[in-house]
Amino acid sequence: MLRNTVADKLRKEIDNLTPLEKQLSDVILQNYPVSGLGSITALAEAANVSTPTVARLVQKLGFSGFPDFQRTLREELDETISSPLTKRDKWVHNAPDEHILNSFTKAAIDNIRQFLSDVDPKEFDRACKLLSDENRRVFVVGGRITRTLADYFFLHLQVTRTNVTQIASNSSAWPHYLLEVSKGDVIVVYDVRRYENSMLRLAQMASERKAKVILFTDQWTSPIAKYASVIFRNRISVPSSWDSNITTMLITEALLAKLQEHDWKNTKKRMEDLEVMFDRTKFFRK
Amino acid sequence: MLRNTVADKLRKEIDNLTPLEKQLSDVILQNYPVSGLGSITALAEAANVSTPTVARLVQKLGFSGFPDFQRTLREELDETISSPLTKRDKWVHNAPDEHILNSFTKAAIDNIRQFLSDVDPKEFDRACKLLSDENRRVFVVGGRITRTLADYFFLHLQVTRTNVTQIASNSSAWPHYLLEVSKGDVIVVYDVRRYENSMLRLAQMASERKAKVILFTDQWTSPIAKYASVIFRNRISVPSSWDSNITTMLITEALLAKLQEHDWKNTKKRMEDLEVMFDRTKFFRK
DNA sequence: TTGTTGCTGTAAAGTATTCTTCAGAACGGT
DNA sequence: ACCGTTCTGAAGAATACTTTACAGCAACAA
Repeated sequence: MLRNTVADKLRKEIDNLTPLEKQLSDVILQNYPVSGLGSITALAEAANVSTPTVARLVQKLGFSGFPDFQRTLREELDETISSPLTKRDKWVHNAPDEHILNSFTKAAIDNIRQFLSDVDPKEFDRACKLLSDENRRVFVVGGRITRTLADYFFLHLQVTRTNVTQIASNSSAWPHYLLEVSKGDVIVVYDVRRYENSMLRLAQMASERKAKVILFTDQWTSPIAKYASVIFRNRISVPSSWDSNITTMLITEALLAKLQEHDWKNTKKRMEDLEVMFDRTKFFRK
Repeated sequence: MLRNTVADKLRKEIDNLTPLEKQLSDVILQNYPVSGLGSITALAEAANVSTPTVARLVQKLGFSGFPDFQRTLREELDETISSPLTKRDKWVHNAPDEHILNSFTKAAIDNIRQFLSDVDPKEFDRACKLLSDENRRVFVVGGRITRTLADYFFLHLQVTRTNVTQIASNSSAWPHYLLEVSKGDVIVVYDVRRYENSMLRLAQMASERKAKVILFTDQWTSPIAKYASVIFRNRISVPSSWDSNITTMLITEALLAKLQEHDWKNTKKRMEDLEVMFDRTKFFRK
C-alpha cells in the first residue's frame, strides 16, 4: 500500500506546524479530500485563515504550490475511486502484466462496467416488452461485422418466439423484407462504426412504415439513433485496431435471458419441440 | 433518492449533444468525477477538444459556467464520500440488485475472471504462432450457434492475412473443403455444448490429413479435444437456460488483437487497401 | 453546384486564482 | 520594558483559468 498520501504527510508534519497551520490541517483532514479540491481562498475561509497561510502549509509539505497539492489530491482520489476489479494485480498466471490477454481483458471489463453504468434499465425493459409481444413481427439485421451478432441474436430469439425474421445481409434484397414490415413491428438493428449508409436508409424506411427500431450501436452513436425507440450504446474500445463487441454481446445475451424467462412456459415448450426434432435428425451427440 | 447527479444529466442530455461533446462526455464519465475536477484546459486536452467545447457542454447541462459545474461535482463527491455506505458498487442506476442486467453481468465477469485464471498463455501464444504463419492455410468452422463466432473470427482474420477459408455451415459441403486441407494447415473449430457429431468427424478427418486443430470449447470440453493442438476451454454458465459466449468472444478478440499486431505492417497495408475499396464502393458513411 | 445551418477551434478579452512582499502583531526571553 | 524571533494577513503583482466573439469548415438540402 502506498503510505504516502497527503493525509499521511499532514499527520507526519503536524509537529512542525504553526498554530494556524494546525487549525488548517484539521479542516483539511475533516472532510478529506474534498475540502482541498476547491480554491485556495475557499479553503482559507473554511479554516478561518488567510490564503498565504494555506500557501505556506502546502509548501511546507513539499508541494511546489497549491495547484501541485491539488493535483496530488485528485490523483489519490482517482486511485481510491477506481474499481477494485480493474485493479486486480494479475489475472493470468505466469504471464507478464503486459501480455495481451491481461491488457485486453482489463479493457473489456472496463468497457462492461462503464457500459453498465450508462445503460438505462428502463430502456432495457422497454426493449424486452417490445420483443416479447408476439403481435409484433421482429426483424433482425446487422452490418458487415455486426451481422454475426445479429445472427446470434436471431438464432436464440427464434427459439423463444414466433414471427422472427432474419434480414439477409445482402442489402439489395432489403426492399422485399420491408414490404413485410407493418405498423408496430420491431426491427432490431446492429450498427457500430463504421456506420453503413444502406443500414441508415433501411432504418429510415422501416421507421416510416411505423415500425419500432431497437438499435445496438457504440458510444459514438449511429445516425440511426434518430429513428430508434430503444438505443443501446456499447463501449467498444480495446487495445487493438479493431473494436470489441463484447459489451454488445453481453447486452444481447442479457436481453435473451430476460426474454426466455418472460414467457417461460412457452419457451420451454418450444425448446422441447426443438430437442425432439434435433433427436430425430440425429444431428447432435450426447 | 435524488438521482440528479451531473452524470445523470449527462446521460439524459446525450441525444442533444454534438459529436465532440459526446466524446467529451465520455471522458468525463470514464473516470467520473475526478476528470472534471481539474482545470477546464486539462479536461479539454484529455478529451481532445477545445476549451470552448467544454464550456459549451457545461452550459448546455444548465450550469452557469465551468466553476459552477465543478462546484457541483465537488458537492456530489462530498455526499458520496461522507455517506457511510457507498453505493458505488451498484452498477446499474435505478435498478434493483436482482435486475437481470446486474445478475447477468456479475456472472459474465465471474466467467471472464475464472476463464482467465484457467487459460495458459503459452497455449495462447501457440495459437498465435500457428495462425500467423502464412504458409499454413486456415479454415474456420463453427456449430449451429457458434457459427456466428466463427464468422466473426473469419471476418477479422481475413483482414490480417491471406489464405483464410470459411467452411460453410452446411455439413454436406464439408468434404469439398477437406479436399483442400493438407499437412500443416490449421483448422479452427468452435464447438460448445451441444457438441455436434458432424463437427467431430470433420475434426477427425482434418487431423488425419495432418492439419493442426485449434479448438474453442466450453469447460466440459468437446470430444474434439483429442484431435486438437490448442484448446481453449471457456466458461459459459450464466443465469439463463442458454450458455454465454462472452468468454469465447473475449479470447477470439484477444487472439485477433495479437495477430493484427504480429505483422502490423502487413495488416496495415491490407486494412488500407480495404479502406480504399470501401471508399470506392461508397459503402460506408463517415 | 450553391446557400444554409450547425459544429468547432483560434485568439483575445475578461475574470479568478495563486503567489510574493512586506508590515504589523504576538510571544518569549532578558 | 525592551528586543528578537516567529507568525500572520493585506495588498498587489503575476499567473492561470474561463469565457466570448468570430471565422473556418463540413455536412446537408435545394
